[in-house]
Amino acid sequence: MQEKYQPREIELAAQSLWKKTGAARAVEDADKPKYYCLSMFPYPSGKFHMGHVRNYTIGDVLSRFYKMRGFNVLQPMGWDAFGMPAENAAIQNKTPPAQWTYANIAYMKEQLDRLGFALDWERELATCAPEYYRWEQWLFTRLFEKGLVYKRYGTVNWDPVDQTVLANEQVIDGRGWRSGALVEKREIPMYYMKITAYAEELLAGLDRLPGWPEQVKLMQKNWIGKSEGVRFAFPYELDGRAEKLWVFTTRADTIMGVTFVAVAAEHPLAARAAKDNPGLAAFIEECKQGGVAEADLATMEKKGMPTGIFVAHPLSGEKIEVWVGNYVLMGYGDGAVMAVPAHDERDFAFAKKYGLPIVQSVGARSGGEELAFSTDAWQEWYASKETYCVASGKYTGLGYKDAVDAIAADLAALGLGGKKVQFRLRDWGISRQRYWGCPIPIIHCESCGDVPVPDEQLPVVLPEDVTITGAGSPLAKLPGFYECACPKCGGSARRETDTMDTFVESSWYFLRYCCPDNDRAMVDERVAYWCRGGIDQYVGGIEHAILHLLYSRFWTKLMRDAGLFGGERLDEPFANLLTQGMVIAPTFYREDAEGKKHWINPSEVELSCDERGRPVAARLRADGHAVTIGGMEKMSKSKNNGVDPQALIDQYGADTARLFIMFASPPEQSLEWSDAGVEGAYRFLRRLWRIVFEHVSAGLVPAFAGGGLPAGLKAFRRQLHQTIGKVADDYGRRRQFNTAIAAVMELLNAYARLGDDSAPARALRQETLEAVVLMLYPIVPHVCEALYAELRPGQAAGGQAFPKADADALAQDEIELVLQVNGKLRGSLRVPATADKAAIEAAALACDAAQRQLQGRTPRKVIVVPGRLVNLVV
RNA sequence: GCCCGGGUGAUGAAAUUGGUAGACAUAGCGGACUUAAAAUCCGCAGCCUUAUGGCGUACGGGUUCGAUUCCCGUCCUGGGCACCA
Repeated sequence: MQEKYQPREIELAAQSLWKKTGAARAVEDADKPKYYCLSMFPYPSGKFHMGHVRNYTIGDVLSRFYKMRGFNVLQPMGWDAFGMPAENAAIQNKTPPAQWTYANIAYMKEQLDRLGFALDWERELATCAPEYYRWEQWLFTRLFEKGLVYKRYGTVNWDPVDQTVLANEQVIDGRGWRSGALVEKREIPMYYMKITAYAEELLAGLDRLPGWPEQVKLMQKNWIGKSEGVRFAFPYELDGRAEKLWVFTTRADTIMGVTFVAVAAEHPLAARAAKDNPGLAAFIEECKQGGVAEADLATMEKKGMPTGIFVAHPLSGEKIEVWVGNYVLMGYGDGAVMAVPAHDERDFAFAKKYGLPIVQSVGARSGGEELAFSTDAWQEWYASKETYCVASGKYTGLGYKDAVDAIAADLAALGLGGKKVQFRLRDWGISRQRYWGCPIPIIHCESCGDVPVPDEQLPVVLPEDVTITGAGSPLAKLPGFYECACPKCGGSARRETDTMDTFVESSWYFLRYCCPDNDRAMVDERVAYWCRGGIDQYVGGIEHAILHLLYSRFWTKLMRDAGLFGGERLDEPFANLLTQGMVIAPTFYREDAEGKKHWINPSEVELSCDERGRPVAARLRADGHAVTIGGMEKMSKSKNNGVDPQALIDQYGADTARLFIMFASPPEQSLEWSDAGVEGAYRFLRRLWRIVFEHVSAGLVPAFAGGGLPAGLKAFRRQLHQTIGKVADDYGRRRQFNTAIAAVMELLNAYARLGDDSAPARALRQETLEAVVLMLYPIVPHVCEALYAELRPGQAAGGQAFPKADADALAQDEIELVLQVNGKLRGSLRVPATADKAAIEAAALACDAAQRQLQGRTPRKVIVVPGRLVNLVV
């Protein structure tokens, strides 16, 4: 055996061994329980960062652990290959997006292999390959025919200078990131997927996902946002016609307090009113300024303008003025809201600002007390719904529920509405006016309308040799792409040039891993094998808690309802979900003359910190001049704050990188990146190597297999088996790898103190080292593969069963309890392990520490927690 | 603005169901080995105080025999907000 730990050598050797034996290949086997371990596939941005290393190491640890537990493990990997960065790179480097993407994939695949992940590369897929996206085009056409895909107008960010649609990320402080022009909202036709048709099931399904974090389920629940309320109309007359203005409210009990109605700037009523009101038209125009991101809309100043149109209160008949409000969202409900300044904070502020009427309170809380607006107590009371109506005509005196029932019934009788369940969830707009995405398989024909591309013409292949300029949609400039014949009438037609949202590709890739080679169907019976009961473990960043995970749940249901899973009932794709905390790092930037930010990687920056270690100034190493510190954020390409693991791997090896990132913190916690401590991880592996080397050099012996031991060795062996139990529990149940590593470190510290060379001690050392190497194998597989081959020549670590704790070794005669007086630590006592509560209490009262503390007093109460402590209350 | 998290020594963290706060590491200090350095090994280490003891898990309050853990409020901080992925 080599005396020195040589990570590079042993890692390459282990990797080529695994490659040769096909250790990571997954083959369907009905006789074995399966374990499908899925990690979120990366966008091939060019390089990995520490967040990826963390994500994929967690997945690899679980995959290897379950394999040792006897499961048939599938751990696949692929590439979320469509997306905006490829187009940006194309503009910058004058390289076609496809070429850039494939080059990145090739490099990143090598990086993954260098980290030693047990991935089944035979199942690799890239979403930009026609063999992949043809199937989502195929399903799209089915959904279109079923009405689950439909076309309507939607709002986008429009850059008037570049004449192009911008993503929210490309709008910075209301301006286009490239042109610097003020961004406007623009209505364009888009295709939508009817996710709202599944809102109820997506919500109810959350309760059947015990393997998901509560936090994620709660976020999805709030996102879907089911609310029960009343949808009703304000009747009015316009241009000689009777019309209705519809609104939705969860507070119909306050309907008698309505003093105005607010509509969105895009509302038809606003447009009608603006026709003969230039001031209003200008205001609506002003509302078009700025982007569509909700965070911006929700934080901007609330503004409004009257339309001059009046509607009738549906119950009182009172005249109510309609206002246009910039805070009313056209995409939610009917794009109009009733306003009750007496009871809604936002309505109150709006009414104050514009001098609108505010009626007296129409509600009071149980007990009769009416409260002033805008106090904390008032807000709490309003939210509680434990209220009854006052000054509300015939509804006065009714509680919240009775009032809503009565009002809804009266509205229904008038034909002006009734109860309605409303969801916050909106249909999913999937059209993108971009090039590097999956073409939407629709043909527009003047006589036949929108015609789905027939199966035999699929896939609609995205041309790969194009020039990207950043202005307009490249496909719309390629007649060779869009000129086509109508599949129905054969007349000349125009192919859709929008592509799909890249979330579509990532909504079903995990199913395609089961059968990536099938060129006749989207999925096949292998899905039933690998996905039965759901994918056993999904690992990925918490930032995907809502969108990706909700869309994937939705698509799985769409595929189920298209009958694609045969007899298999697959309602939910992911049985167990581990949401990894973000690895965050500081961001640095410089602004150019036009105010555009240029992000600088942390590795190029020299930091000066205050005495608390917080950064106070930063300089660019290249020129020594200051850069601006932009705060901590998740590692990303757009903020250029990713830390490339390559330097770490080159210097210390993959095992050290894996050990370090797993030891740094529990997986669900977010982690501020720092490489302080990498040295310690490397030191531990060197120490492990040396300990095994010393043992092996003294000669191998059979592992201890039971029998009598002297007290010291017996205590050590108990620690060994406690550690085995703990590590298995940390991997399998708690998914907390840092404490598993700490427990093994403690065990090795105790091992080093053994100082006993008797025959039983040597057998115990053999038993310990074999167990330690197998316990660490999932985290640091290369070094453990090498060490195990020394401890058990001819055996491969990965093929072994995970060690089992020996119950006999765990048995204890005596245990130590803590003695507390009034909840404060005052001493300890030893009692037989079998002692009952009464015996423990007697022993506690009799012990020296208790006698000293009590000084003759009798405790008022004695609390005994078996196995833990005794608390004397005096 | 709205939804969901987090805050414990100089640092990363541990405390698994309300039961010994700071395990295991990093950085630091001291010692051993060495001509020396590196490597390695051993020891010290929350704060205050004097042995006793007191204080201490962002801050303020509450529940409990007992709170890092549960409840209320405040501050700071991370993620998401539908076209970053």
